[in-house]
Amino acid sequence: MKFTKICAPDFDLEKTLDSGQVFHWQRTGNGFVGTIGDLPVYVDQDNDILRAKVEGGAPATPRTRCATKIGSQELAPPVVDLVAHYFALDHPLAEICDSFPKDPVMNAARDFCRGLRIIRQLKWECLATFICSSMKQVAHIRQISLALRKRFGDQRKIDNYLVYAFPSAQRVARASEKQLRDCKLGYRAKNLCGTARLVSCGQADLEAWSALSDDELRKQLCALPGVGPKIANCVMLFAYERLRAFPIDVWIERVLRQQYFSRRRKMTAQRLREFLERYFGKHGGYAQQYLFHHARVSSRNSTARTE
DNA sequence: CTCCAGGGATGAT
DNA sequence: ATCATCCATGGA
Repeated sequence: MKFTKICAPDFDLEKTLDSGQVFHWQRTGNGFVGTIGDLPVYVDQDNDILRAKVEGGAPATPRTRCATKIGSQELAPPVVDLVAHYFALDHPLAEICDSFPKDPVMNAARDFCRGLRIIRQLKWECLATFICSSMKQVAHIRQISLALRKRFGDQRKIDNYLVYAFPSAQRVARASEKQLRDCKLGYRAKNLCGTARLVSCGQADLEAWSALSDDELRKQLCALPGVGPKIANCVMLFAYERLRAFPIDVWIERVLRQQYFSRRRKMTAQRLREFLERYFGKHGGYAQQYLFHHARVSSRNSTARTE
């Protein structure tokens, strides 16, 4: 199979896939292998050109199998549309970055993260993965994601690599708590199973929630077991394209308190949220992701490590 | 060995 | 409304 070439200016594939927003892409020499929905994908980058291969995703595929969930059409979309949509190549990145506040901390993060995009993840996959993320390092979230995929997901092949689709809510709901704990979920197993049941029975209609306002969507997400404000904001940002949503984790809180409030003794969570909303504005989620990635990689480099 | 990680649920002030 | 504690697991 030959590559599909996609023009992708102002995009950094490696930064995007290694910034802690998505956890299942695996490096292979020059590029990455993973899945978009149920489809196995290889992708690499040469300057402004993205080269992609999608097994079973060619437009000429007869209409029997591998219909993707993107847009819920029966026919698989052309590779270029699938990949460009997933990586959000249509986001006006220059405009987004220009909307960030102009302070030294944000300037450094914006410069460091050039080309990093907030991708469009599938809703259930994103929600389930972030339920597994609480009090876990990125490396371990990757392990959990892979374990769940290998244990319950459909196996696919791309070149000579094996990749695994993320299991459906129905499949996870059928799993026992012990099976989930075997995937190293710990106390998160019960939350994942509980949410999977609500999604699979239709009581939580993730697709229909796209029509809700930010506040209503956050409220619905927070009603799910294992989902609080932080994970709800992650899902809103990474799967519902709510670019204003600003997840506050230990990294971001550290950055904010040290860089923006080093003077102030008392900064309640309530006042912090008000500040974020006003200061970072309508693309606050992008700003947050840039601050997060910059802080994390800086820390990684300062603790001199050899791979 | 200890410390900590893209937190949330619960119960006590 | 804010705060303390517990929840499993593995990388550093």
